[in-house]
Amino acid sequence: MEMPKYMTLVTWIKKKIESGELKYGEKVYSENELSAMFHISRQTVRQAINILAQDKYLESRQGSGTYVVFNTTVKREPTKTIGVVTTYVRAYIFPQIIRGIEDVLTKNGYSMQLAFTHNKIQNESRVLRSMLEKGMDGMIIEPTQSGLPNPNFKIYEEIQRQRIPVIFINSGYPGMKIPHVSLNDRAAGLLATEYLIRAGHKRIAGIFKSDDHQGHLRYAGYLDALLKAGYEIHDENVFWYSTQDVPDFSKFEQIILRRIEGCTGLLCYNDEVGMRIVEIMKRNGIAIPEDLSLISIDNSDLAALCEVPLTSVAHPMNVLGETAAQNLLRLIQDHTFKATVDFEPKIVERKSVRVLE
Amino acid sequence: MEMPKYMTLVTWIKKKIESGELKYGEKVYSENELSAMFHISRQTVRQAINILAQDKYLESRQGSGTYVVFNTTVKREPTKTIGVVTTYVRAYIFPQIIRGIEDVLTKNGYSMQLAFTHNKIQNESRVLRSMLEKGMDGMIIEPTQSGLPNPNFKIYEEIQRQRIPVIFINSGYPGMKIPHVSLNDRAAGLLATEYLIRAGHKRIAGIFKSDDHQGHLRYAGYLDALLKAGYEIHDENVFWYSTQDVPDFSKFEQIILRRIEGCTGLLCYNDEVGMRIVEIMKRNGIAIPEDLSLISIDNSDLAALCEVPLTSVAHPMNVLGETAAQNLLRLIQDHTFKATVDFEPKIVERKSVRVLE
DNA sequence: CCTAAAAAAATGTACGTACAACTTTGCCGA
DNA sequence: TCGGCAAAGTTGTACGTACATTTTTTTAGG
Repeated sequence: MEMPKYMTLVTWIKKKIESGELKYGEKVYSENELSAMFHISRQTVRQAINILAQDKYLESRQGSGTYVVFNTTVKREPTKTIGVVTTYVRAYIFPQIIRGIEDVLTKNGYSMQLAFTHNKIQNESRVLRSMLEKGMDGMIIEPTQSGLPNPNFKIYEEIQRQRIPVIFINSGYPGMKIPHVSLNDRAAGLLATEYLIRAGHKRIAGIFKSDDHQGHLRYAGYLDALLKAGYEIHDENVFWYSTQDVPDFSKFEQIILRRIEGCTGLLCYNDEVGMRIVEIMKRNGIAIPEDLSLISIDNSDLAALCEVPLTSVAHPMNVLGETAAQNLLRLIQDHTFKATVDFEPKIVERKSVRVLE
Repeated sequence: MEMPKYMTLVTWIKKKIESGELKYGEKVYSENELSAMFHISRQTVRQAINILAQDKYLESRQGSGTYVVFNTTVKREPTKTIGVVTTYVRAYIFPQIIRGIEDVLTKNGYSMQLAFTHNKIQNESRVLRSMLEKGMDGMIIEPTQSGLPNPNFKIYEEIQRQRIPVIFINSGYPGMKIPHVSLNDRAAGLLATEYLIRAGHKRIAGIFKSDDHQGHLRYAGYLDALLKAGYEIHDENVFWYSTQDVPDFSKFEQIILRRIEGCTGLLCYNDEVGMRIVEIMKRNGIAIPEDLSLISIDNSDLAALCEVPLTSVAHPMNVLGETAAQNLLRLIQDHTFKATVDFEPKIVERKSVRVLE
């Protein structure tokens, strides 16, 4: 038999629900009705309903009937607009990511609504609410303070309730079941640290950002590498900073110098930090890469333009943007599409790492 | 009918599996055998097996048979020993927590194997491995660096695979399905901040720990309170530190002073930080509570002994320890027991908060 | 018009049969 | 000894019936 009878009934009902013909809470035909309609026995109908109940499409109530529990969308008018929320816009790797997104969207007849949060949750709240109000066909979001519990959880719940397709870029909130398109940050941290290890470095410090999940992952990769190489982990060689520390970064100069004491290698969370470190080291007479080998992540313009060109792990940037946009458009067509992508990292070698003899 | 026939079969098989009589991968009786054994029809047997398949106890393979897929334990000899792992032992609130645990364990004929990690993941790795080797009947663990991805994930997986009952105290790793007994840290942050708000403070700064999940939750509660009161959130008034910053805390003096500029209230992650802040403020001629109202969390000895006695949110301490131990012992008896407890916070008023007119 | 009982309707449990699809086992012949 | 094949065993699909339990609707009585 090609397809079992109960299976044809399963797909028939599923389609009715997903197309919106049967809405949330509505009663579906009774078992006897379906049995008559499809000329199959009631037992077979029950088998089909059982499967749909397992998949959370239906729910039976004895004596009453069988009801749809699948939360279908209220059909909105397509706006052909995609909301794009990032932390920053004009600097660092963001212009290229956004350009990648825009290319794909315009090519497909969508327009883009761009907003940024400066990594502040109150801005994220405002921006998301406004986009919900305007009605987007889909959203590409770089999470704000993804390393901390998100107080905008309710807004995200509302977005999911309304079944607006969303893709996170660069990161994601652990716990939320939203697909992401990112650099594999853990692998990036691992790769960068292993690069230093292969260059003969034994004591390697790290500087990471604590309020972004990316920071946690890159740190995890850093640990993975140290453990894999059989090295001890020295917490005293790790420095954590947060978004609000960035304007004060120079104030941490003494602390950072203390943290890297005795280290020949240093992994920086990103190129921006890497560049700051280069400045700090210069001021303090520590030569890079002669005295300290430095590797960073993202491979932004900064890495190339830095006084000491930085060896850095490549971020896919525009490719990431394009992929996110493409996958979002597919997700709009097909809600079941698995949109998550992790880009594997690659090292771009420049002049900030010295090979130890 | 009291209990349906298929249900008696479900419980019968479940028991056989959970007791270890039927092990992972083993074939269970065929549908016809069960039908004969229990004098019920094959359809009814199938109904029971279906339920167990849904619950991931069994898996049927057509033409072959039905197999156990529930990962059962190899029965170990009870050691009557409970492993207790905390970050610190002799200081702060830890002696009281541990005393609470010990009281309950000894009263029930268990001995305690105590170890501490200093909040370093490599110590946690060593300690957990050693305990796994020795064989514990159960474990009470305060997670190490719970605010960061845990590189000891594999060890925790192994513990769960061996079905050793575990309860986390004070926190937990988000994502792991392990029960915890904790202060409701989010509520604690909320309560403390609301206390300052009720005292008339409008601009409230916060100092939190970034590598502990507790820090994230207390911060989330702090945000909850500000949002609830309709206040703006000012990231520049939040300071994050990590475990390795503690010895250097005085180095952050200038940065912290900058962060609390313009604030009349300050929420401190714990009493230890609170006390440090009191010292710093004294050195800089800022009077507490006249110029700055300070509230902290944990209500340890430090809060009472501090130069300026600190208003603080009470941590259950020995009650928490007792509860964790009691629930662990119940969990050893009954693997399905829901052991998670969140203690609701209470304010202990002292002299560090001033009511604004 | 309201209430309470009765009837109807819906799902839940349980039995039975038959055959299909697939896997394992064991036998037989090369 | 091994491959192939048939037989036996096991789960999957499908039908039918009967009655239980629960909810909803209808009806009858006041």
